[in-house]
Amino acid sequence: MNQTKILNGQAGATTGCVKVLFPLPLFKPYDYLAPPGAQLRPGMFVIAPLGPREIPGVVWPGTGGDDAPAAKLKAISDIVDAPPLGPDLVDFIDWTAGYTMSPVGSVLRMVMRSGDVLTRPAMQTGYVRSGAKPARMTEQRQAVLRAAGSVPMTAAALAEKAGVSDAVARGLAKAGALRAVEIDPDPPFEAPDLDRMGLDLSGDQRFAADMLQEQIRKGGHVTTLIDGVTGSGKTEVYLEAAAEALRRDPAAQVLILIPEIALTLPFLSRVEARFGAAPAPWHSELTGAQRRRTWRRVAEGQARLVVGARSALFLPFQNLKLIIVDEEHDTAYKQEDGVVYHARDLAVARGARAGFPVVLASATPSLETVVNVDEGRYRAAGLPSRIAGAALPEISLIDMRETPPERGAWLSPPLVEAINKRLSAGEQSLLFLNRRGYAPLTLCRRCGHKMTAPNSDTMLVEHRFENRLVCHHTGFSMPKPSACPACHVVDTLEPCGPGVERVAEEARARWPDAWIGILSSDTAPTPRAMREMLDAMQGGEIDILIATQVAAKGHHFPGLTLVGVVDADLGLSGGDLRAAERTYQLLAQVTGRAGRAEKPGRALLQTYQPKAAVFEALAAGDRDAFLAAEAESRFRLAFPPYGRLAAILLRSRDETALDRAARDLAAAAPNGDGVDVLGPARAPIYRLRGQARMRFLVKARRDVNLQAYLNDWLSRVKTPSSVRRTVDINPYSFL
DNA sequence: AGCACGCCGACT
DNA sequence: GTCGGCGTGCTC
Repeated sequence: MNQTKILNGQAGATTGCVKVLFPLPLFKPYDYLAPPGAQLRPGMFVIAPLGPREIPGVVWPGTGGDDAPAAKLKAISDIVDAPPLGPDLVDFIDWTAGYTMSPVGSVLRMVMRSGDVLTRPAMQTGYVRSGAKPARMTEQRQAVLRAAGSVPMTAAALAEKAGVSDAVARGLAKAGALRAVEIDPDPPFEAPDLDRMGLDLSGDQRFAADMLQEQIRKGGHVTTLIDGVTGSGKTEVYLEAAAEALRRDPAAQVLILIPEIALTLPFLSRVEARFGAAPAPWHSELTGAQRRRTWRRVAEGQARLVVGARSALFLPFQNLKLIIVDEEHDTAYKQEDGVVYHARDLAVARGARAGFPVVLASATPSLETVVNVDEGRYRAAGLPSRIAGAALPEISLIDMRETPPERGAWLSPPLVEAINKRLSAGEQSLLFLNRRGYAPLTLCRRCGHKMTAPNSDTMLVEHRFENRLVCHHTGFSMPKPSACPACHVVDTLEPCGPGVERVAEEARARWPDAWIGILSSDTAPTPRAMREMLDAMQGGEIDILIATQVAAKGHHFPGLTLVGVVDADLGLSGGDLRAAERTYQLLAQVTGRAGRAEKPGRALLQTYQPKAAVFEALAAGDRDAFLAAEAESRFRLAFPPYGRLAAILLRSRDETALDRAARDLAAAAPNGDGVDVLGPARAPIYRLRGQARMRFLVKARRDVNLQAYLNDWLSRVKTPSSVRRTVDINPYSFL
């Protein structure tokens, strides 16, 4: 696989021919002539002419020259001096392209995305103490000399540390007291201290950690689920696994995937506490320089421990030996545009192909993973008890048909009563509603007009803070108009239904003396704003926090003893096969915020369908019963994980062309054994950003090669380029 | 992804 | 009569 044909000096051949893959939406690499004498091996970065341009690409495995006319071959222009991609990454890129049915060049683009990473950045000037004393000494100069040491620092860094201007440092350099040295603008990451003692592990934790470490010592691939309730200390367990992998092989690299950025900052500190060194971070909020640093240092093998969001899976690791997927059930792992993939599934595939272990961690594992454990493909390590003996909260249901809220209100009498009790006891409450803004729907009470985003079938959500109507799907927003745009009558637009802002309005009216906070991605758009609100909650300054799912994860609120779920039914509507599962996971997570240490917690779920299996299971605290019921219903419908599923989405501004393309595609669907093609049907959001959308769902038995079927089918029809086509293997979104 | 080629509206 | 809109197609 990683052999390149170099035909130096052989009869008839001037030089060898190699394949080069470009980070462009191309389905295959192109053939090029290798420069004479060059030892090109797969994975090496090169510059090659493509049409009128010179483009960086990667030498790809395979013998060249078989499918391009020899006369067209151009020569590679340059070899880039950068660490080549490892063979397991090259293999993973090829595999991912095939699995997701994306152009292999698009997958490479995810690896190379950090733009300028291939050009070494210019060196910076750093300063160290020379030992000499300046002729004249001032207070400022003394401060800078105190700040300087043997580790080179830039003038700006010295100035900041010493609290003076950077001119002082330059002056000292001129005077000979500081020596200028070149420093790399991408400082290396500190090596993790593996022997630094972690926290004392409980018996269960020790058992799980031993099991993982044993697997790592044995080598080879196995996927293990760490299945532990909230607060059971999963993180400490898998950090021990990471330590073992790093210890075994001094060049090993470990990747920890986490679902969202909001979580990263406190998480990075936890990792730092264990290893005495901050891990290399990777997420969308990094600046260009931070991004380049992590990418380069990972490529060099210098960054040994990486914590990142899903795209970190495509960093150019040299020697990846373990992947940990925290909160493996989290749907943030699903990438929805460009190359559509699920980072957890790809992590497992990568470990399986490269022969290293993968660890999945969750308090509410996905049904996919649980079935993989049950059927013996994954191993499991359970952590049944919460650390320090805190009990999980008692969950009860409020039947909204029996005790409805007053007109125009959203909180039912039993929930109001429960909050009253917490307020008088000086304890905190969390009201959870997974809906941003003030009201999810605005309609004209005179003509019935619904406010939607332009050229889209999506509702505009009122955000009263900004007095705007916002579309959560397209990003469109407008000031709230005073008159209905359809009938032009003034003051007829009425907000319908509650969002967190509206529940907060009700709470403020009901408890004018209480401290009430709102937390959603709108009220806390930056990680820092989020931190401030969470700190206020943790510090007990807030009596009632009204929050969306951003408050559901990983935070410890010691004074919180009541969680009220305003609309437990919210996630259950709509034709999503994972609706019940997601509802269970989200509500288990958010109710798990209540009750720590010595204070028992309580959770109340407002629902109109208290007999639904999800809610009965939540109330009974019986996760296994829920999973069994869910598994049974998925099995009956042959849905994942008991069958394969793919979605094909067609989009176009031209509805006639779209309809024709959908019909043509439907007509060309081959009869496959064990394959069912459903559709075409209008997508639930039919118009989005001016494009009409039609969808097929393809259901197949588990033993069917779904990608092969789809490739065969799609290659039979020519879809006009005015109609865009995307394939989503194992879709999570059905909009 | 770029960039060129190609076929229909408003201008020096 | 051209300049130029961006739809369509190609890049070894």
